[in-house]
Amino acid sequence: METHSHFTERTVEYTKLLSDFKQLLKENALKFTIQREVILETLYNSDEHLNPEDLHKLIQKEHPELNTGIATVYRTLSMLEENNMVTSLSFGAQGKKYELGAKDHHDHLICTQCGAISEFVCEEIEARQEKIALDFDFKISDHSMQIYGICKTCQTKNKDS
Amino acid sequence: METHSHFTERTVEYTKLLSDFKQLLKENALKFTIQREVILETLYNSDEHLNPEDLHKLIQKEHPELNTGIATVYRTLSMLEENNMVTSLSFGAQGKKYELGAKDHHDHLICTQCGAISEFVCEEIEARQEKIALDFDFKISDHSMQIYGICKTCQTKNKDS
DNA sequence: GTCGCTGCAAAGTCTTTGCAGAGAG
DNA sequence: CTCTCTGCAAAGACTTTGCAGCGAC
Repeated sequence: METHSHFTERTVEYTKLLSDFKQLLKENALKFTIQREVILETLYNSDEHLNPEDLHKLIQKEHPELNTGIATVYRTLSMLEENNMVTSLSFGAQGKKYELGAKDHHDHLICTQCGAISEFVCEEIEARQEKIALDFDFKISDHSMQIYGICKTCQTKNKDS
Repeated sequence: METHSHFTERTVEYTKLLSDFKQLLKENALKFTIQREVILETLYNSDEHLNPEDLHKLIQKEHPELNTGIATVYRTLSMLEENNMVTSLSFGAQGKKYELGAKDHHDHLICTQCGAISEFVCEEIEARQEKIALDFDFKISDHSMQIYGICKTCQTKNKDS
């Protein structure tokens, strides 16, 4: 018999995230529901950048008993994005993808052939951005940077064919 | 009486762009049509980053006699993007916007309050990106960077109110 | 003349919304 | 209990596609 909650293992990091989430809900008079928790958890456990449809499929697969609707996924993602808990990326024809904002800041290398996304951090670029904003008297709240091109794997694949 | 073609003034830069475009069409056995020319010209003359709908409206306004269909705008933008003559950018909820790739590379400062977009160029950041791509064995085709925040004008406005 | 291009409207996608019942606080 | 949240299905927004006639070459 299941003696734990539906989640058996939680890292300290996830526990922190969850408590931030609950705090956020409380502040906005929103309710804590299993669907919302599962969406947060699934985003947390995924290394991928997920679009709403993939996220929904994943949730259906992992928690079929909840029969979570895609509308709830969209609604929750919007709510999380508004509250800066997730960030959306959109590029090319591939539509919008989401990632948890709680992770350290990083930028993205996006393969235009296979859609793979790699992450990188560059302090130098971050610093430069601060300086540019200063020059423009611009008060930064956020930024994103994407480098598009062909990833190593696809380059190899292209050579072979 | 109109003695010129439908366009009365052309910069050397535009003439070059147009001839590149014709070259591209020829190479791909595509036809040079007034609609395609007008789309290219409108993109060239616009300082804004246009989405397909805005671009279509602008064309309807400037060249109503052509009665250009939105489908043609979409088809031409896709064709231009495939051939790297235009680049599409997605800014948050604002959807996909297009700009001519022929212009010098630049990045964007976006005011989340008033929507204003400023452009900047930073050689240092460009150089860093090259280096990062090298580290990842990634073949860059393009990149985009956006800094989000509050512009000078809006900061002042906020203080006043 | 041929064959690609265009406008139109219909069909697809993706996302949002209205509603009635379920469920958190 | 109240009032939000949810799933469903319908509606909306945005983009693509099939087609018949038009037009570049």
